[in-house]
Amino acid sequence: MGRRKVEIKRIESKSSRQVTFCKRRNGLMEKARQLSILCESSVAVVIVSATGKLYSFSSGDSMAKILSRYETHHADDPQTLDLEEKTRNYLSHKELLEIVQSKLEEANVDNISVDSLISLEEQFQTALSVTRARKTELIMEFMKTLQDKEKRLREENQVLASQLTEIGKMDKFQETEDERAISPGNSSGNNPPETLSLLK
Amino acid sequence: MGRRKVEIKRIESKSSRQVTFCKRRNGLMEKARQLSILCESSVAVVIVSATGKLYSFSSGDSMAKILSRYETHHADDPQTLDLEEKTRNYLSHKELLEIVQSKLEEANVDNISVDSLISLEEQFQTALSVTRARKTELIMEFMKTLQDKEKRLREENQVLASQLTEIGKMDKFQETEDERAISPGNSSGNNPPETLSLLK
DNA sequence: AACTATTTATAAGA
DNA sequence: TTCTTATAAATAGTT
Repeated sequence: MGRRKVEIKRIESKSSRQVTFCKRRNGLMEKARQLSILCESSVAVVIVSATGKLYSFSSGDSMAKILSRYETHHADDPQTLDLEEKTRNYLSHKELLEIVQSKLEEANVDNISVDSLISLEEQFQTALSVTRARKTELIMEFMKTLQDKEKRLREENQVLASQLTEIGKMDKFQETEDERAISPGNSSGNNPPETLSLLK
Repeated sequence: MGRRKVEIKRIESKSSRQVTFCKRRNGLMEKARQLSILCESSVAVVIVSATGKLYSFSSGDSMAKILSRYETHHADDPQTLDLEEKTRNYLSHKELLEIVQSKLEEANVDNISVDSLISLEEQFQTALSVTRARKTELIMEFMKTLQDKEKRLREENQVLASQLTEIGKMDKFQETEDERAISPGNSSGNNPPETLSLLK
């Protein structure tokens, strides 16, 4: 809808890409507003420009409400998993995401058969299951590592504590006057150090 | 852009509101797709119909990535609030289970309509999502606890080790002949005990 | 779900 | 950027 028809593909000229971005961004948000009002629905739009600038619009309900609604429906692990971990996965799965994206675009074509959609649904279901299983596996592995570490640290602590206790007994036996100078810390005589609360 | 101009206000007729919703919803998503491609940006659209049905579209990056980007920028309290809201739902677990049970029995009746099954499916989907989110939440909480414990044990170990080192120095200074008898363990002279590998 | 008269969005030019 | 305008695209009402 302009002086001439444009193909839907990346606009090469940087300046006209910028201009078009601004115009169409406003257009999209106006359309979102109209849809929301005409059909009493809630609409959220989030746009990230090529340079990373963020634009958003919501109508009907608040942005937060709409997005939380989205995330509740699609909730896997909404926010909790390490953001870093997520990012790492995205990088290594970039190819996978591209495949999924193309599948989704395929699925948006109108005259696709129900049979292919069923097959597509099954494929996604499988992919989802595999991903979820792998996620659980990794989490359990990590927890095991943490618990092992904890065990080793406790044992190590045990050894250190008993060594200190031995020394305490010795000191008592020798009755040296300067025994208080041994440790500037909170170790007192032959009592176990107070820092060992976790060993109980 | 139709036979005549329409004011932007709620369409009264239910049926034409429904038709317009469908047409404009598709229009909006197509516009979003075009903007994304033409200007190499990322666009996310989430629409909630008056009846609560959810429609979403994303292009460029994944929906999750775009939304997480949005939430990072709006770090105020993006998801913290509705998490509490969700938690309130967890309390009535017993009731929920009873409802699920009765729903399942209901679903086994043969001549149930497709519409009710769709609704039932959505309800289960929501229940599943909420449950999964809660699971993840608890796991992450537990991991955090483990990591805190690990940190405290390390610190404790650090203190014990330094105490032993102090004693080691003392022994050397005093030059007592029975210094080897102080500790039956593997502590040797003023070197830190070998069990402290985890501290490195 | 199509059709088509109109309105609306916008590409290019100023 | 902003405005103008010719034209493409979206869609309201109709069938």
